Amino acid sequence: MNNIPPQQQQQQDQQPFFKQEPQQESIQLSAPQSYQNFQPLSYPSQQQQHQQSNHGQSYNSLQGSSTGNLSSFSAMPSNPYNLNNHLMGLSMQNGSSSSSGLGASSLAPGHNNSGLMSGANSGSTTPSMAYASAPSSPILSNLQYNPSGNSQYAQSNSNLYYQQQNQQHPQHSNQYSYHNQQPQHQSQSMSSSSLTSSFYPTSPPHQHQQQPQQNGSSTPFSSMPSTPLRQQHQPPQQQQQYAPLVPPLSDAQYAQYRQLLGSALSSAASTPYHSNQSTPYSSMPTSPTLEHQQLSDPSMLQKPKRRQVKNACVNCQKACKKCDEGRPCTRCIKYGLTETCVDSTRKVRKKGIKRGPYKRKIPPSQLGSASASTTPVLSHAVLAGPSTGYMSEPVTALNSPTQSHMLPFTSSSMNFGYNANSGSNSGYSFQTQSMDNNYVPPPYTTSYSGSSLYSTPYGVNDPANAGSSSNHFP
DNA sequence: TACATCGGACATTCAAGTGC
DNA sequence: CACTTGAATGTCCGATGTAA
Repeated sequence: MNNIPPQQQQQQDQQPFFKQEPQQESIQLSAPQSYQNFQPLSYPSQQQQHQQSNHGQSYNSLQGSSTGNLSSFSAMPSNPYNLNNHLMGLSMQNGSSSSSGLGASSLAPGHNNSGLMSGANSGSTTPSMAYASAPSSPILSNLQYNPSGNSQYAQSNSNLYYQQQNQQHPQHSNQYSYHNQQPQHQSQSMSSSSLTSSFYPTSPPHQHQQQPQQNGSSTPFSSMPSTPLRQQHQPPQQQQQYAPLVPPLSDAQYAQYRQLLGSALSSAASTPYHSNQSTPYSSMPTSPTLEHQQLSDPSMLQKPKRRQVKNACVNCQKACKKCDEGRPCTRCIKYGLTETCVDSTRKVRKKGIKRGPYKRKIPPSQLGSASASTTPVLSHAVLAGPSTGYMSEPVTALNSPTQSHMLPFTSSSMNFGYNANSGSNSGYSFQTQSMDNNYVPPPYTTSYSGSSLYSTPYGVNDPANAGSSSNHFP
């Protein structure tokens, strides 16, 4: 995955993601020659300005690393001139915009592996992978953290191209900072809610300090970078401080960009995520020939996965607020509930519940013969159409006017890409069988409950009555 | 503006089911 | 018996309401 020595890797895994590296640790990236030749105007001064701010957040110096888990950064296209790169300007924010969004637990002391690879995914074989890949592209050095808290994950298009820099949310600072307990890091408290990164194709990589041990712990996806695409959209200050590495788009180019962007957005809304892309945040095609594929790849627009503690304290549980693994947790400390901050008790799962037959994947060895339709199952898959992957119903059901295969997605879920291993029933779980057709479903009944569609395996209670969120669509 | 409340989206767990 | 599946269960986002 990366080239760091194991010891160094371990160290970085134990470091908080937002650690600010001492400046002497900065190293030069091996940037493309075109970058190396580039001379910035006055980037360092801006960087210094941020480092001196009261709220810290000097993440403008936080660079994409060749070592860390900044998978969202690793997704950066390597070609800054590629128009598609600007899609990364789709500003994605951490799923939590609240003050707890950063996940205090990820910054809490004593939590090794805090953040991405820690905690709840420990028993899983794959989910964390999506966030664990190590970026290697020199272009990553273009990455900067922007402390602006303005961006929302689902920004309107009008906000995609320009994100005002250097804005901060003063009221949220410090509340979840653990920097006091981590003196080895330069103390730059941060507001979790106001943390946003930006991707500046206009800033020269070699002028930025690199984070040699970037720990992708808490929220590398909390912020998909936003891109000041057009020069006229940038604040004057920034125009002075950054020389354009990427030439301003012409009107025609901009129009094309908007068109392509619209295509990407609509694709994201309607296209199931490609199941084979197990690391949606880590692998971004860089070839120009893949431009359209990039644009239509919803993975680039994905909302970051929410992480949660294994066991919230009773106070946070009651308040339905984010907890951390510290006891007392950060929230209880904040509200003076330290004495009552104890782990909540969990129910013991009921046993002996009969479950219906499961959908099974077709082994890869049998995929080759799938087109031959040698089995009824496979021919059903063909009949049901390539978009489902799952066989919707028995053949006898295909003629039914109420069949789910009349709908774009007939089966229980479509996974947007993460959690590829779990068969998760999470809300994003639009599964990806439509791309690999690996699943062979059992016979299904299809029913509607209200506005939701349920595809229920025989022998399984109707999920509409089960109180479960699985197997239904919004 | 801060905080409380809470519906429901999202994440995780783990027993049942499956197949070698 | 390892692996998969998916319902049960838990977490907590974010909208809304209320009080100061």
